Amino acid sequence: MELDDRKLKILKAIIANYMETGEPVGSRTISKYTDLNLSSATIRNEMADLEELGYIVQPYTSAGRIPTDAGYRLYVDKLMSDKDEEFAELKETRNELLERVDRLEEMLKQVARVLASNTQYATMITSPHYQDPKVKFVQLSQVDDDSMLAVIVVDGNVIKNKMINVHQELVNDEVLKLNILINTFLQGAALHDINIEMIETMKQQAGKYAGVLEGIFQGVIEAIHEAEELEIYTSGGTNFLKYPELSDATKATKLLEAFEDKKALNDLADDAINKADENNIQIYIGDESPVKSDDMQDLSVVTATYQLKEGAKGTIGIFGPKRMDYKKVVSTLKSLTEELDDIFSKKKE
Amino acid sequence: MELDDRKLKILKAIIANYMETGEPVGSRTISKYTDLNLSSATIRNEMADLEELGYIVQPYTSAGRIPTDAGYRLYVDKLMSDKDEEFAELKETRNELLERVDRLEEMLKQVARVLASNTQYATMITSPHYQDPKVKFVQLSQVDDDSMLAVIVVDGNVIKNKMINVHQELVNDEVLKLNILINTFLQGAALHDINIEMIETMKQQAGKYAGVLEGIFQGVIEAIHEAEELEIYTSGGTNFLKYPELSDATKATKLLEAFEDKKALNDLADDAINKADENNIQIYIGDESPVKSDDMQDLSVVTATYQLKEGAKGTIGIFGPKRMDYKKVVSTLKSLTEELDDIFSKKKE
DNA sequence: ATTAGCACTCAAATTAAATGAGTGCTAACA
DNA sequence: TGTTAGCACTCATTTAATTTGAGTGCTAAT
Repeated sequence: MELDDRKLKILKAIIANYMETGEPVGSRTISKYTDLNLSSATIRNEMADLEELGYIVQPYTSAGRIPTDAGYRLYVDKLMSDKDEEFAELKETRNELLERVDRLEEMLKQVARVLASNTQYATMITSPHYQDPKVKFVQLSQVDDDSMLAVIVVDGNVIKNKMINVHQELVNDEVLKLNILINTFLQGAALHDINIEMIETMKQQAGKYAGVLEGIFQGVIEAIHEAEELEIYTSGGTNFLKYPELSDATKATKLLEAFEDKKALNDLADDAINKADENNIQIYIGDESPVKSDDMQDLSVVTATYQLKEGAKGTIGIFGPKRMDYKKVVSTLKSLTEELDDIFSKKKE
Repeated sequence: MELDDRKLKILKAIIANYMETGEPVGSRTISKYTDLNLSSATIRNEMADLEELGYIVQPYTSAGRIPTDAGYRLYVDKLMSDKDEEFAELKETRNELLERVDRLEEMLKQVARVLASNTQYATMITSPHYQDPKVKFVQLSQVDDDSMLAVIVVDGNVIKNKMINVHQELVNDEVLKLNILINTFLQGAALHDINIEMIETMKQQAGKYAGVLEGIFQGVIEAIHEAEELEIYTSGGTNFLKYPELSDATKATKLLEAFEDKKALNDLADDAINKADENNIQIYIGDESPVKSDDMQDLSVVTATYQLKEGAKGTIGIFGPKRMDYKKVVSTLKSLTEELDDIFSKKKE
């Protein structure tokens, strides 16, 4: 059997309608919904074909049809003309975004929030992460009598502050010397460069201040890990409850808990970065998700990858019911990542 | 009518039972539940009295009884002998807590998480906040050709990193001078000390580097605000869904959304700090909450105030159904705040 | 190839009946 | 006088029966 143009049109209409209502859609509805004036009977015949082809199913005998995962997939791959407007909305997003973006963390949280409230789906965003980041420099200073502050700056301007308790007071001159020592060794160092040998050499040269170095190493290692690891921010989990097919108590609880499971989200983000297409967009429908849990069964996830100038990448994800408005989500994500790329490159100039 | 000892015992039994089951409790149940061997008929008589006194109600004619807010209040104030064990659990908590507490933020998040998973209620914790914090010192350093890093340390060791774009490169010596200038003026300054006059004087003395100062002022002001404002971390919102009386779709959505409303939580934290009793514990039952929203109607909130050595205070809150296990919650909170006070004072030594 | 018509199906909504936990009251008892 | 057994009554909840209506597949006519 052929999947001709008319069948495609009908399938598209079914999916579109189901997205709106969340209810199985019947032949009568479609016969009115489309522009190809056909009677419900004809539609019924076509629907029977589409069902045979595996794009739609009846949840029970003599109910309307709902799309299968394959149906959604076809929709996403072929039917979703992304040549649509939706750009007014984007401008809005942009302004909301730029309002007060001083810290990366705040900004990412805000992105997640804005995105969730715009789309009415659950959203996540990861911080950008770097491969094998290097120490840019370390700055040691005396805070008060018994504590020093080590500021460690790592690739991508990840900054780690580390308070260190010292039991002897250092005079200015000594702090200066220590600073020079530290930077001589550590500037440009990656994690694998920091070995016992290096540590020993430094300790020797630091003499009686060797103790201070301990704290610094600790801080450096933590800073590098932080730059490598990715923070994950989520927002709008409650939106799950807005979709009847997800909102019965047990299902909702599981979804919300899964959505708080940073580990799983992390896996998803990793997978998304690897698989993303040339548009940096990746769509998982139900089972397709790399997170193999029953909870994901009922969800679709659309991810986008954004990029800092220096090559560090992060992931944005939108979690919704399978009948989510893919077109809108994809276009929103596309413009958002463009925004972000823009902002990040501006920041550096 | 008198609220004699027997009535109290019965009331206590009713509340305890209702806490377990969440179902209205009848006379028969109580006649078995208590040690004062009475028949259900007698209990019924007593219950009628308790109802007249306003401590319990029937949700509908000829159902069992459930406690009123007044009933819970009495329970909390009088009946809740806190001379109970529950200390094994605490030790556990402690260990989980200490596992990896490098950054305050991480630690607070962890506290919220552990607490939520231990109690099965929703939890929040605020960062400690300071009154009128002062700048401890500022450290300026060159990161690369066109950016500088200002590290601003404020009372309570709140550290703010501020990247500043500079369009002229500074040599080491100049950075040093600038550092001295900045610290001369800003060390020990509170927000109200930073006025136009001061800024102007500094700018004059900085000469062609006046531009750099802009960024520093901005950073200083932000840092002070951050030290003053309180971050709020929440966890376990999904626990609401575990209690049937809270878990119908609309109610749950509202609760979860309210629980994400940082503004409201902030108000609550403020109120809690002011009202807390000598034990630093404060209990809000339903309407008593300072957050006047319908959603709070069905909740009770127990808060505890913890304290950093230097006088900065933070709030921990536990949100649950009115039938929450007050005894357990209060004792958990008490030991937790002790833990925290302990940890914080250790940190400083 | 399309469509009107009709008998048929079945989830969901509605109504009805059965169940049972719990009550208040009365009268008997220690 | 306080306590209790017994009984009629209430009403949310459960279960069963029914009605409703959207939607289907098939057939025969256009």
